[in-house]
Amino acid sequence: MTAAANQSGRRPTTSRRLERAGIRDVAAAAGVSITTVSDALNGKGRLPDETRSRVREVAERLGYRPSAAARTLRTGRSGLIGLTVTTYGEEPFTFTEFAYFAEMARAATSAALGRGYALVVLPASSRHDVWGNIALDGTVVIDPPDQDPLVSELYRSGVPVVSDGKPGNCPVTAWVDNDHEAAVLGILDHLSEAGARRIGLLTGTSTDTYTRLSTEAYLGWCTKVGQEPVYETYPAHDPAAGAVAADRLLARPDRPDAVYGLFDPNGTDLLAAARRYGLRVPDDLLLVCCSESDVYAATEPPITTLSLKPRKIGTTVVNLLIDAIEGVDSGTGVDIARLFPPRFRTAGTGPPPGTLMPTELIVRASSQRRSPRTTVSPPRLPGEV
Amino acid sequence: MTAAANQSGRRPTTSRRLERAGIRDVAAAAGVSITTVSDALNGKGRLPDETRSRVREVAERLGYRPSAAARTLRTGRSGLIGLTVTTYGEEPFTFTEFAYFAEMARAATSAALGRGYALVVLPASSRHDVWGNIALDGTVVIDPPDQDPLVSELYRSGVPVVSDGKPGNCPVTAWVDNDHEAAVLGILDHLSEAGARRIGLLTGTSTDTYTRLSTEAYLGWCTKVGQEPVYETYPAHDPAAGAVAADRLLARPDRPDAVYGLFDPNGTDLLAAARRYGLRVPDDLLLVCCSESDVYAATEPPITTLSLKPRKIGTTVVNLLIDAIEGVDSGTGVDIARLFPPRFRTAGTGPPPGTLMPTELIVRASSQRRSPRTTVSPPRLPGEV
DNA sequence: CACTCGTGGAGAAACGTATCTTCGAAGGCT
DNA sequence: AGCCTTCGAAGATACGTTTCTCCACGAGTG
Repeated sequence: MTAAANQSGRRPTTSRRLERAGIRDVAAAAGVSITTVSDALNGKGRLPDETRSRVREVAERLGYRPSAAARTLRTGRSGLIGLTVTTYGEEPFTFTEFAYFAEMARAATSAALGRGYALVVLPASSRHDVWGNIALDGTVVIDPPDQDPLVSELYRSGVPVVSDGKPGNCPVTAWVDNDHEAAVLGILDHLSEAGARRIGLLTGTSTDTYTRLSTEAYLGWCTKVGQEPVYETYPAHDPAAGAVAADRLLARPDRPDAVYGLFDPNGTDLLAAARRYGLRVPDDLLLVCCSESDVYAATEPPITTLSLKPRKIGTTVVNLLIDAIEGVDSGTGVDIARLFPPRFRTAGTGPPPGTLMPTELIVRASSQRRSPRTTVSPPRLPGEV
Repeated sequence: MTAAANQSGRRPTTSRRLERAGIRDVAAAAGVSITTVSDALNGKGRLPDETRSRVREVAERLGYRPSAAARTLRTGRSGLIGLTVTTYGEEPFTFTEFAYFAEMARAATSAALGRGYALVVLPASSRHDVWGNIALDGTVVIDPPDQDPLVSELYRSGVPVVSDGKPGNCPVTAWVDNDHEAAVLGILDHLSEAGARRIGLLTGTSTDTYTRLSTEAYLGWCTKVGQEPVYETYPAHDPAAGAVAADRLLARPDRPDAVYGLFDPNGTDLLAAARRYGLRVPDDLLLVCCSESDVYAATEPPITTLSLKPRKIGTTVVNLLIDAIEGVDSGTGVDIARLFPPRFRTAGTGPPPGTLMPTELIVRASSQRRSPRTTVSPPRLPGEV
């Protein structure tokens, strides 16, 4: 046993396994105190550059790697951010099946890494109580339902939460969402301008914000314009049900001459259904669907899609979350006000600050009549607006 | 200040913030020791059920949540698994762009969660030194290059590593891969049986295992069968380059009458190129590509694809990793032998245990001549096997 | 009666870091 | 000559668990 080994203090037990060098070992080897090592390596304290570099060199030589666990315990920061999906909850772990989530998650991961954080994907409900076992600095929740117990729990734990999707009644720190109402109205106007007389909607049965807001916007537009609503609903997580619903919609006696589908696969489903009924797109049926997939650029005909810009959303959500994490220690939530420029916030301190991101309508052949036919074929059905 | 507050010991400072209840508080409130609380909550030690339930109840009442950081520090287990991509390294963070990775990552996440672990996605190289800041119990590395410094570093740190893709010369604990050679040979045979006389290959310029093994298998088959190799290479991460390469391949004077494309988008690229040259598929050109996308079921004509079964791979990789984490404490790597059934292991203790997963060829119209022409056109080339 | 033995539980030592406080010494100033 | 300031660095504590060791005690046993 050398003098150096004795000098390192503790370690009464026989040297275990392959001892990973700790900060103590570095201190002993460099002939300085633990404090000095910590300060030298973290760029804190006041030390002459000479000491700093010497300590760094010794640490390097010993292959010293600070213990993330110890640092987390001490500082209360883990550098970890949770990403949660709540929607379509029954499913074991759908998630990246939807292009929107995949894109959003990728952007979020990237943004987090760019700021020194790592992202860990967690299901809203996990049997194995994974949640409590992981030290999270904050969490991104996708489309939390009203009174989400998970969000409440996180709030109680003092973990900042930013949601993708305007929260119904959850104590989130901030939220980001698309302006779904504006998006739907924009599409309906677009279809009207293209000559649609009766616009149908393919929507979902679930109660998430996206489905609800979009459907409400559609219904509101209908009453405003005086059109009888024509829509079919189906459980959005079931692809087979989507095809059936598309079929139902086009089989109705009051068949629409334009359809907007709220979910990704609706485009191909509607196209197939139209074919089955001998309807030409866009001549007999105008089509738009919400999708992030670029396969719709290559369908016959190409289909107009609405992009929710998941990458922008993912990036923004993560940045807001990290701002909250780094800006305010924990608890009070007061300082957050200073973090967000006014344009990001709704008024007062009541509702959490939220920001609406624009969507993008990618216009393709399916929602445009070939020739400006509006002059050739005037409306035939009576009672239309 | 109540007696209970005094009894809790420490806490000399004025009660800070909103004190999260610690194990000490629970012990004080239940009138037992810290040890008893820990044992009761974790189902260890020998305690009468009455004490156990009482402690649990008190903990529940106080809203006690054990600190993940402290637990990690003490036990050396974080419940976190890293998932890394090294391939196509320059790209900022490609990753889920490829269907294979997306599927694999999803399956891996799911498998990890099923066993109580969470998955965190990390880039092989990150500026912000995210790696050292996170306590990882193990890491899945996708297709590590020879002498991967990251893997070496992890090995030195004692972190188990399981790789997707047979490692060239890396100290991994175990690995999983497809039998790429068998897959390629199977496809070449399949195309031969369908009547192909000269089979071309569309491959990549990068040196990852998949590209290398597949190309070697093709070249080996060529010399064995006596066919002159006909192939084009391009940087796999560049979609535009793929289309150009497909075009080059079909523009050659020794144009192949069948092509296998190693990468996902090759199918559509080759189809488009064939159209440009007036080649009918499958009549003039047989087509197969490696892809996890089901869009190839709907192309005109549908294209035969090879699936690498990323979900099976992801699941297997994670399970092997967790077996390694839980089976052996760290370092020695001896006990691992007991963990893996013999069929999973290569002989001896030299090379790390690896397992080859089968691929699946999904045969569609693009690789089958319409009529059973095999009887009509018998093999004409001499020297075939 | 002295003894083992099992039961129920307490004490205290880590785990490895960050940081608050203190302290000596070496100037610079009046 | 005495005092204040700054520099450089050490000491000690806290973060919140888990777990190893040990103790007290009552009951069975020879």
